[in-house]
Amino acid sequence: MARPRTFEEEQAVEAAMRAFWESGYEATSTQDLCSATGLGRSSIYNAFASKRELFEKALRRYMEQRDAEMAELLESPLPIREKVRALLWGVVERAEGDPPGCMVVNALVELGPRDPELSALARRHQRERVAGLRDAFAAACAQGELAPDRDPEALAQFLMAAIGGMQVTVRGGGDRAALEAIAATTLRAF
Amino acid sequence: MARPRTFEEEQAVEAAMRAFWESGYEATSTQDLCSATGLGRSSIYNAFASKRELFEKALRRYMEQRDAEMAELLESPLPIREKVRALLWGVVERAEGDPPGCMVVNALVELGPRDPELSALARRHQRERVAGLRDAFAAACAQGELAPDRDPEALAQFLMAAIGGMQVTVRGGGDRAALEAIAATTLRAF
DNA sequence: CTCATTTTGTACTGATATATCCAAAATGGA
DNA sequence: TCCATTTTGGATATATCAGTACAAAATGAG
Repeated sequence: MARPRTFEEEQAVEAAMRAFWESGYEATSTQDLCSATGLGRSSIYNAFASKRELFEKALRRYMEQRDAEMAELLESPLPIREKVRALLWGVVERAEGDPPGCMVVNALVELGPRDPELSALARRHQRERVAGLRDAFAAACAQGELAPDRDPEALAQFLMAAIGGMQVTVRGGGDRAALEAIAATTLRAF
Repeated sequence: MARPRTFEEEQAVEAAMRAFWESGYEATSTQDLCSATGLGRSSIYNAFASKRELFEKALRRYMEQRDAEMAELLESPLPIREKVRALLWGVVERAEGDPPGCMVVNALVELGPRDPELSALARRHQRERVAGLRDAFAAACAQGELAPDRDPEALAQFLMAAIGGMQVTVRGGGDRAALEAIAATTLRAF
């Protein structure tokens, strides 16, 4: 029928995701994307409409991966405090090979004031994470794992902010001791 | 002796600071800097060696302003908890006219992995802020305003992370209610 | 007034940005 | 085998990037 593709779109998006995650939107050139994916310009522009659309696909992929991780954790039978601990320690002990920081945080910071569409996408993701945490905290309150006077929504927003702050520290090359201290102090709130 | 300048360097750095604060390093073009400062390219390049050096001066100016604000607050006779509250509420009720977020957080996120010198500058500033807070918390422990078993350094790092996370939320256009919830929950740790 | 010196505006340079054009290559179906 | 169709590589288009060259303008000293 037609000439077949020599690459998997998923792999290309994964490679682009890591490039954008590492360097941000502006500082990642289309040439960088060619190098990262191993594809030629034509193949990239044939598969994706533009750099911006590829970034959006990459960001969505990143968010899906993080969502899957968090869903698995929250569905586990661990006590709520252990779930919170696991989230915080996931930032302290980041997977090696991963770029520093969080791509959603990076996108919010870089594109917040100048790309309403992409920043709305990132913001929506953050809100969904807050909602997931809120439900977990509400359940924990009901089961007596958390004091019933705690506000689950506020706790969820607080935890997301603390994790975001830790991701900024990671991005800036902060040392592990500082991250551990932040994680431990945050955990005290639960 | 020679033709005099028609502008104040301080004002130019202030204007450049706000442009970089709003849009970041990469996304602020030299043309943007001309528009923001009201100067021509020659004047800018005559007064500053390069875009990067101007950014550094702008970042230093930003940090000095924030340092002055925090020093004034920490030197005040307020109870420690009120000092913490003021810091948190300064993020919730940001000065109108200011770009969203914190320029130091923005710089750490954008330049962390790819400009070691500038990110070291920003990181050093964060550490100095942590040190100032740590001393204030240590004094508060000694005076009985905080339980003596609290670790002042950890509390300081925790507060900086929480504020950093709030700045990310602000940058992404987060709503005020969320910020208030984060601030209130963070304050509970003190 | 004249000169040395610095600032300023305009035009420009070379590099690089994103994106496209177009023809050759590669496939399955007729 | 030949054709319709899609992918691919290389060249190219167009705009913008940071930074510079240069001469006119503006000053105080002599």
